[in-house]
Amino acid sequence: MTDLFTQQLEGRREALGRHSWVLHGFALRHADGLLQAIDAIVSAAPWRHMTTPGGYTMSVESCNCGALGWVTDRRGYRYASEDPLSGRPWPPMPELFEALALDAAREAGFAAFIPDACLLNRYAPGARMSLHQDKNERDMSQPIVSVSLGMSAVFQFGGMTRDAPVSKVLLEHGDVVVWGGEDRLRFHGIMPLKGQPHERLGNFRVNLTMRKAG
DNA sequence: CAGTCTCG
DNA sequence: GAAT
Repeated sequence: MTDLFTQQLEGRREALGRHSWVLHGFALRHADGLLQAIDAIVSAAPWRHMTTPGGYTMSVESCNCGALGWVTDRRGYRYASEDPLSGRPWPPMPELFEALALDAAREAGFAAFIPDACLLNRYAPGARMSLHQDKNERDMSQPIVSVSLGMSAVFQFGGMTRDAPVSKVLLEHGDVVVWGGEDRLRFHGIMPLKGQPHERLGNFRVNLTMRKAG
């Protein structure tokens, strides 16, 4: 179950940095399969708003699949093997997710990426993700693979400090972003969601972020 | 801590 | 740049 995506790359690749790429349309051919898998995940681990250590409620709704899931509450950020809502393990990582992560990572120059965590974030209009770094993972040599589905959103990709200049790129249904290496800890975020509903997902954008966390 | 907020 |  490999090369499912690579062989069907139709879009264009756009460099965000030396080790960061936007693979436009990379997941488009399998978007319906991804959405079906998401429905199954959410039926077991429903969308929920998480809370930051500062006490704020995040505007996105989140859940996880895979051996580990990223969670936040008053105590801080961490990876957990069980869903705090149910006490049960997160739903397993669908094979389609793994195949996509592996193919996209390879396409971006990262061989043998096997994610053990996938954070799902759902954005309604107005929802956003402030500039942040992904730094709760053990092994920073492993890349991040981020998949966009549904409504378009403006992705911000900055530098190693919060005040570094930020480039913006429109992410559309089926786009995949991969970053790692010297770009692994770059600040990034999503501007408040706006625009037209998506024909398949309506007034939502869903993002999959696949990582090697453990 | 800080994946948020708000002010200038 | 403060905040919890």
